[in-house]
Amino acid sequence: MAHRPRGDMIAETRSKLIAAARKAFGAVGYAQASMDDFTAEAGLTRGALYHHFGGKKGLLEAVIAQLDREMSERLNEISRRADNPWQGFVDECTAYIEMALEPEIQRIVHRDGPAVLGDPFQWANQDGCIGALIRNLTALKKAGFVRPDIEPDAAARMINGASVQAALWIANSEDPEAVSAKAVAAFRSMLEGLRPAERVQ
Amino acid sequence: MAHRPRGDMIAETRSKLIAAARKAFGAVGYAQASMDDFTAEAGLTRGALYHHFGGKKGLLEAVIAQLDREMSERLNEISRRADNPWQGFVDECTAYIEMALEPEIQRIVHRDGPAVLGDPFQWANQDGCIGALIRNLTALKKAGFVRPDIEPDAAARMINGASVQAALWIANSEDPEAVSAKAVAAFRSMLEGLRPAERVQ
DNA sequence: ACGACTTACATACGGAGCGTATGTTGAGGC
DNA sequence: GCCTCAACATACGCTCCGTATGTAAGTCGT
Repeated sequence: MAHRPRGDMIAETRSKLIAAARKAFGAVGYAQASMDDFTAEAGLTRGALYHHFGGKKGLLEAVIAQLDREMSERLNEISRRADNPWQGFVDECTAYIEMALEPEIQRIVHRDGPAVLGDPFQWANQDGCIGALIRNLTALKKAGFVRPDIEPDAAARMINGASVQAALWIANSEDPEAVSAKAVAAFRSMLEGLRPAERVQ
Repeated sequence: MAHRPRGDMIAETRSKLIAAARKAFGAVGYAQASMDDFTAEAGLTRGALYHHFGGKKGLLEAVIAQLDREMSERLNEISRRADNPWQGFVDECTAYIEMALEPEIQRIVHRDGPAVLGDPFQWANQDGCIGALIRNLTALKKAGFVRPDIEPDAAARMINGASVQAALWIANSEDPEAVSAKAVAAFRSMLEGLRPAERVQ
């Protein structure tokens, strides 16, 4: 094995640990994931983990940050495609629900994350999903697509909570297709509550 | 110590364990609560816990069931006081948010509960808070206070998710009073999305 | 009323997982 | 070419959990 520059080796070690933890956390959950096991799977030991991330919680934060970045990119791509700002926002929220159906995201970001780290709005990267959500709502409000008495950060919280619940529901149902339709319909109805009453389209 | 009937002794043991666990779970969280510690605090050992509840998760279920019953009673009392059905519903939802500010409820019911047991709509007692929420929405829909295309169970999910997020936000803010006002306002706006468009009052 | 059976716990034991303290090896500055 | 420090690995002790086993008290049939 050729010896490459040191920075590269470190980055590789970190990413290997994050990848192994992400897999384990997503598969069996944070509490059930053994540090000895998934570090060994990455060809390392717990020593490396404690050195780079300070502990299990620190690694969880890193895993969530990675997932959050990936989600943000995907959501940006979706809203970029829309022609109408409001429609783009609705599309983005719908996609957010759909992403929360993926086991890794649901379990790590929406279930174990809040349980272990607390309120997502406190620890989530502000240029991640939640920050983008707030910025979108701010822009929509300025453009008149959202009622002027709505606070973007408050609305972002409601939307986040409702989205996660919708995803949980779909994921645990026996008929995901049918439930998904019902959930998204209800979700869109709630979003309508944010719009000005007189707006037509 | 007078020997009382066996059933009474058992009920007392169970309630002592539930009370001790509730205190510990609420104070330090489910994962950090040591079974040895809080059973000892109840004057018992882990043997009793395993006998009656099958394990730590079983005891958590029992604690949540107790909290859920208490919450349901308080909510029923509130909606009973309202004169307008829709207003009663809004009051109930607002009270639900306020209750979620209490550390025991927030931590045990809304944070550790879902993380350990999964989707609340799967395990929560159907004559508890969630069941009552669905029944209320069904009645409101039948009475025309809610748009006919809204599914009560779907709406209940959205409301539950948004409420928990609102409470999380308030609880973690530096200025709970101000944030509470913003959160409740946003929450009510979202509820408005459930109402028929032409309804005036 | 008295023995057999069962229930309601306590005790004992083994194992897994975690955090820290302590090595060890290799890279990079001077 | 040595010295230092970063990047890990190893070793140890502790806490916690689940189960297997023990025991005393209650309950029931006769």
